[in-house]
Amino acid sequence: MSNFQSKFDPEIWRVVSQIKSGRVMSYGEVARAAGFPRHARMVSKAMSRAEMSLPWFRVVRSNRSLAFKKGTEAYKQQRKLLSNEGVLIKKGKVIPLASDSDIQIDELLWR
DNA sequence: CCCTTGACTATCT
DNA sequence: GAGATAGCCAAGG
Repeated sequence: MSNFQSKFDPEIWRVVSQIKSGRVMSYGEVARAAGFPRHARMVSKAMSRAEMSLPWFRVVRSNRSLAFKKGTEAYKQQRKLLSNEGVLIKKGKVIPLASDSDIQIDELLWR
C-alpha cells in the first residue's frame, strides 16, 4: 500500500530507490531526474513520507551537507547509514566518491 | 484568498 | 567559507 499524499511522491520515490549504494544525489537532482525541476522542496516532503525501506539517506543538500541539524538524532542516523556503505562525512560534507569523476587519486588515499 | 512553513538552492558579501 | 538574501513552490491553516 502506498501512503503518498502528493502527485510528486511516486516518481520521486522511484528515482531515490534507484540511487546506488555508496552514491548520493541532491534534492534538486532528484527533483530534476523525476521530471519536476525547481521542486527540491517536494523531494524533502516525499522523503518524510517515504517508508524506511527507501534509501532516503542517500539524498543530501546540493552543497553535500546533510539536511538535518548537526547533533540531531536524524543527522546521526543518516551519517551512520551512509557510513555503513562507505560514505563518510568530513567537515560536515559528504566526501566525493571516485565515481563522481575528477577526484584526484592522492585525495582518495589521503582521506 | 492570504499567509506561513519547510529534510531546498543559487548568488552575493 | 560561513551567513544573509531572495527565489522557489506545494501544502495546510
